[in-house]
Amino acid sequence: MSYPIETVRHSLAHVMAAAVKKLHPEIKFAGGPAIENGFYYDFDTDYRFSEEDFEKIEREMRELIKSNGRFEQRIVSLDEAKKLFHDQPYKMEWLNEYDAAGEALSIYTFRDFTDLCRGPHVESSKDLPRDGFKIRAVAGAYWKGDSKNKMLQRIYVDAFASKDELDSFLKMQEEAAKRDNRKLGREMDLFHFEPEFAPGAVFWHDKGYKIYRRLIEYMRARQERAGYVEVCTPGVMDRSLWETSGHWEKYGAHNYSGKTEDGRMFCIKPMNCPGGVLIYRNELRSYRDLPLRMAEFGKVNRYEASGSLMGLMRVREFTQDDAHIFCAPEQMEAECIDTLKLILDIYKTFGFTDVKIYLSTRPEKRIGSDEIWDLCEKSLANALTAHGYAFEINPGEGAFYGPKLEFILRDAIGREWQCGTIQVDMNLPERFDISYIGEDGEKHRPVMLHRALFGSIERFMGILLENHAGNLPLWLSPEPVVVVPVSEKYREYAEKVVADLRGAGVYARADLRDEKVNYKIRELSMAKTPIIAVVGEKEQTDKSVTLRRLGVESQDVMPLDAFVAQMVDAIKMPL
RNA sequence: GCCAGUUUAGCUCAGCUGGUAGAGCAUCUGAUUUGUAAUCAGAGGGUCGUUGGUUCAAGUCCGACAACUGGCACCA
Repeated sequence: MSYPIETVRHSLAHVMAAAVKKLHPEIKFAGGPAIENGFYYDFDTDYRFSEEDFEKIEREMRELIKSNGRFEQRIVSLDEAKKLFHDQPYKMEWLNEYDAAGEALSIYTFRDFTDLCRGPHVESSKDLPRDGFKIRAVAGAYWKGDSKNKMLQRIYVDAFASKDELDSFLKMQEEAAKRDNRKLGREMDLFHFEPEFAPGAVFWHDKGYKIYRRLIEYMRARQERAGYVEVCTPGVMDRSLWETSGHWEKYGAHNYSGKTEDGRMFCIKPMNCPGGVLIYRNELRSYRDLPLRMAEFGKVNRYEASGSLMGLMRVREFTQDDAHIFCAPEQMEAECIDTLKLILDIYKTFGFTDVKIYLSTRPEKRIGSDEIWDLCEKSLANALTAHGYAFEINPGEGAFYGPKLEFILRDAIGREWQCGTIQVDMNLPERFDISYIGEDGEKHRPVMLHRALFGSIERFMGILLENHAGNLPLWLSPEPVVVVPVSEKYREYAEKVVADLRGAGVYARADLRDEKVNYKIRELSMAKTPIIAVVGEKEQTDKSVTLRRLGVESQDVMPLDAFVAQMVDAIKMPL
């Protein structure tokens, strides 16, 4: 009998729990669901699991599977359940909750291990693969996901229906690790980090910064076409600004701030919004000005928790492709839809078609009335459904000042990262008391939308690099062409080729080092150079170039003029 | 921030049970003038993350701190 893979994974989680119980009888069990690519189980014990335990646990699991144990379900009364789990505090907490919610208490027994569990499970462990799983890691995880609770030990396991599937998964993960943004950053000479001097901050090298600027240039062009204006606001402002905005209270500890000689408290901006609001507020606005779409490529600094930093994906200093849309309430939904379309269209030009969308709704700690939350959440949901976009609700994950849409992209190994976002803000307009004069001559409060498409240039570039394995499209490539003369006799011609390209606005350079062509080809290929133009006697005489494109073994010969013209076209932004 | 692991040359990594550091690539110098994924030879380069401790002796053992990696929490 074959079962859905989730059932297999979940059953394996019970097998692991049984195995761990055998090895550590005193252990307390929390819970162990199936997840993407496998499962985990959370345990609580003074014993510290480490990699050395993995093999032991796996061996024990195989033994248990071999024994063809059955998974027996029973529905029990609260009293019986309490008796069963009296020495299992985490299970006790669950069963009280289930009972309070009026749920039947279902238990499953496999060998010596009885778990409070809804199932479903396989019938017998003979339905489980003996070699389709492998323990991946042990990690800390808070009980019920709350950092106020005790940290448990979570054992992650990759699990598939067969060894072949597991092996191909592991192989894929291994391949994906080669596309890690940190690795590519080094290999392609794009950026580096200085953990000693600036943990979580990027040092952009020439080539990396070329990509970075290109991304901004592209976004700027798209925004101008979409009716945005662009502003630039100060990076350091008086702390009172953040107190007014309400961010100091909530995020004060994550800000960089300091006192100046005159005793004022300044703060390095952690977000751009108040700056934009001050520009809005600088003059009397009319309903005719709305919607006012105000973009800013703002560099922000946030003191992120040390454990959250991760290559380009999570940094402490980054540039947002931020914008604030000031609009009348009745314009809000249309603005959301336009922004949504813009985001997805731009993602498509970067090759991202599989974009997950979350609608994050009101959190517990929030400001604003429930009526306004209703309205804002509804407009976002309407914008999505009216245009047929699938999305998931992320309950309670909204910002304290309003609900938000999150646009999620995945990195090389499948982790999800929020990139784009659209957020409705009912806080700042109020706090900064901004208004516009309506048709009726009266003051009205505008609605403010925050939106970012890339989110952070840093993170977006990380995702982009990983998804393309460093092989960027020509228009984004920092060095689309490198010219390689076959010997020093052809340096002059190589430099002419470079001059022609640069003259036409195509960045190129010549590799004039005293090395063999083979050597240069290898090195340039590893640095992901898209096009290598080799020139020698023949090319010099014919005024041509011989081209080798990344990942393509065959070469083609082209007149230099035609090549330059082709490149001019190839590096154009896909607007 | 929390849990676990890691930290040796610019990069990738070796260094067994403690006896004062190695390789390949890169760099520099010389030779070579190269036709599509590594030309040959030589040289230089490390207070072994920082800091305490144990020891006659610490890269190696113990502690603290920092950074990084994988998770958890957080993510305006």
